[in-house]
Amino acid sequence: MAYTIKDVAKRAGVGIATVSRVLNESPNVLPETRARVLAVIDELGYRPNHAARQLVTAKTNAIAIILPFLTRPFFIEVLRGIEAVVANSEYQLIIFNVDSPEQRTRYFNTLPFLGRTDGLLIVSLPLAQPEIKRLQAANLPAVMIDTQVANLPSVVVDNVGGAFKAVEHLISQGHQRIGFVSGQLEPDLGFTVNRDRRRGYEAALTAHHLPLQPEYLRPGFDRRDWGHQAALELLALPESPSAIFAANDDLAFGVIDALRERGLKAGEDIAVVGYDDLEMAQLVGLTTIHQPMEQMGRKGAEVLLAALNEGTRRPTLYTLPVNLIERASSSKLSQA
Amino acid sequence: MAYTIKDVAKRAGVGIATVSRVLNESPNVLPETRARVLAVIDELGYRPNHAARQLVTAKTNAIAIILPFLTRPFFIEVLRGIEAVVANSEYQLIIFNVDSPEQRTRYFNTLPFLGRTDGLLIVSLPLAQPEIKRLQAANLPAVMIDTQVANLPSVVVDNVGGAFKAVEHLISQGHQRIGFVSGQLEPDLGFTVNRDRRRGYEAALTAHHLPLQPEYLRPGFDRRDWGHQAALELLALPESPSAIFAANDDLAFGVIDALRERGLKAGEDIAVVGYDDLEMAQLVGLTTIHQPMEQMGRKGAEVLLAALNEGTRRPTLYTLPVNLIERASSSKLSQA
DNA sequence: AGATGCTCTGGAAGCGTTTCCATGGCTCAT
DNA sequence: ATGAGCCATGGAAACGCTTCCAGAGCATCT
Repeated sequence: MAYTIKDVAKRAGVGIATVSRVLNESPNVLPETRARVLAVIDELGYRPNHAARQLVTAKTNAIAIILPFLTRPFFIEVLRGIEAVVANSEYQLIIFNVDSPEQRTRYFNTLPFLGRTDGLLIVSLPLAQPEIKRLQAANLPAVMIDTQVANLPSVVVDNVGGAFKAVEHLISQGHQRIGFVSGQLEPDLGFTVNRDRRRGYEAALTAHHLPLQPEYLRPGFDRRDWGHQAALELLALPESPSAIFAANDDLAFGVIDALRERGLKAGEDIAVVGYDDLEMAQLVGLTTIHQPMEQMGRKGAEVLLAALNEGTRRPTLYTLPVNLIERASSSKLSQA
Repeated sequence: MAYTIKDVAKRAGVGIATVSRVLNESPNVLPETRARVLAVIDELGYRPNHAARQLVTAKTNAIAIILPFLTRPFFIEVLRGIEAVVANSEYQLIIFNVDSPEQRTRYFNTLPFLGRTDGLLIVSLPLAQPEIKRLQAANLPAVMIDTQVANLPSVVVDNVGGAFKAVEHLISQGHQRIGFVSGQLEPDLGFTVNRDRRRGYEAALTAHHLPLQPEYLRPGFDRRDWGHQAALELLALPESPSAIFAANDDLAFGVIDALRERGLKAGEDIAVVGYDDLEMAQLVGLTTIHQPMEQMGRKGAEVLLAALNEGTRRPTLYTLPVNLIERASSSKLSQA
């Protein structure tokens, strides 16, 4: 059996309350008493029992991260950012994976983390209002990462600004006719990426006094083959665009495929810019928008820790900037 | 304040011991009593307090996973496998990241997870004997994944067998002169992959009565540029190999680069087989050995859970099979 | 000198469970 | 009928800690 606070107290010739005070860095302990107690603690290799501490303080010293585990590197990067921050705190990190929508519903109905964590970090999962209510009723601070939810602090990425940068880059390369390929603008799950990125696209055109051409807009599906299809449609237009901005890299890959089919090369005949900066983007030489994934994790964790320590729990929205990675697919055209 | 077992007892008109018995599915409770208690639990939305339970049972119901967080998808896949198994148990998963060797040392010296977990899952980190001793002294069951450690159950992948498969595949394609490019055979950290894979390479040659040519062996470094360099050396031999087996995909990419430089194409002029099945391997069309990463996680978690539940703690070695993914880089040669 | 207030300390209560032990009612064999 | 044995149940102890409360020692002020 491991040593308890009583063993330490007896051996140090003090009361258990004093040992506890030393452990909790209470100021009212005589320096020599403190030293003696610390010496005994060290000598015995005593470690306070966690459960007992939790029981009386009603603090778990743990925070949970709930995320969908898609194959995407995105989540690992976010997770890494979170871990880096949490590792330097007194908290430990409990991980919950939510893969299916049913699982998600079950999780937020039963709240299995209740009483096991002091706070929640929810990644990429949009929450419905009743679910938020339940969290707040349980008095469980939560921070959203990569989704925005009213009433809760959220860390998101500037999708509008990113798209703006992408399109502005194309304009600076001399392009005037720029197509936009994206997924659904109003998808079931309430994700707003496609809409936001289109907003950025439009803002950039407007800022540079270029017309918005409805026939250049190709909302469809979040799948590579739609990128392919949409690109073919754009190419078939009487006045086809000289550049294409795809709302994500996967769509962009579809676009590049389609170009190749038509004997065109991205970056030489038509400029292409994507969004996400997947690993493959570098291989293919795709100009794209890189998201600060790790930083999102860090920021989210920091906000949660602040809320836990200082009790600050204002539902602030943190929007992180993104940056353009310039590669071959958007090099300057000879005949822009 | 949340309800306690006393509230439930009072409201159900029973003693707290009976409520506890219902909670813990003790057989000695009258069905109608049980039903009454359950009804009250449901009505109040009562949840047992974790800390109190832990305190008296001395069980944390948590297991920790300790892993280096390299950028490799490998760890995510392993993590996913672990999570899948643990999610279906009563345990929760605590995650500890160990990036640097110093961090590693610190972790295994201070054992910060002590008293916070019932068991440990250690991924890819070779442990020194004193560290193992300390774990066992703390009576903390541990399972190693992707490293083998004496005295502890270990889940590893069959590196010898995988290399055997890779080389046998090349032989079946008609190759007789097969080069082997690898990293250090005796690296500082004690990893044995390179040595094991070379063993498989030799075994396959011997099994098919092919000679072991010392000049075909190119141990060096675990870096892509070494693959490049080694391939050039092999090509410069008077009787250069018609196929190259690289001990990992990254080395194989270096090999392919070198071939291209010499105007040769992998799969047409020289066959190349890698090991790992990185995402890029598919893109490049590299024949390679795929490791069951998620399954390693699953198996490791299962072994640990079994040890926790049944007390079985024999230091068994579990070796998972690997399989060959055939792609263009090893298609049959016209003039083998 | 006595009252006052501060600092340091120890005892004990209490956190919410599980589990040991005792009790009372029953059944069953004698 | 009566004692033995079993089953369902409740009370109380115990888990190891934090913290309230009270007390002892001492300096300071009136």
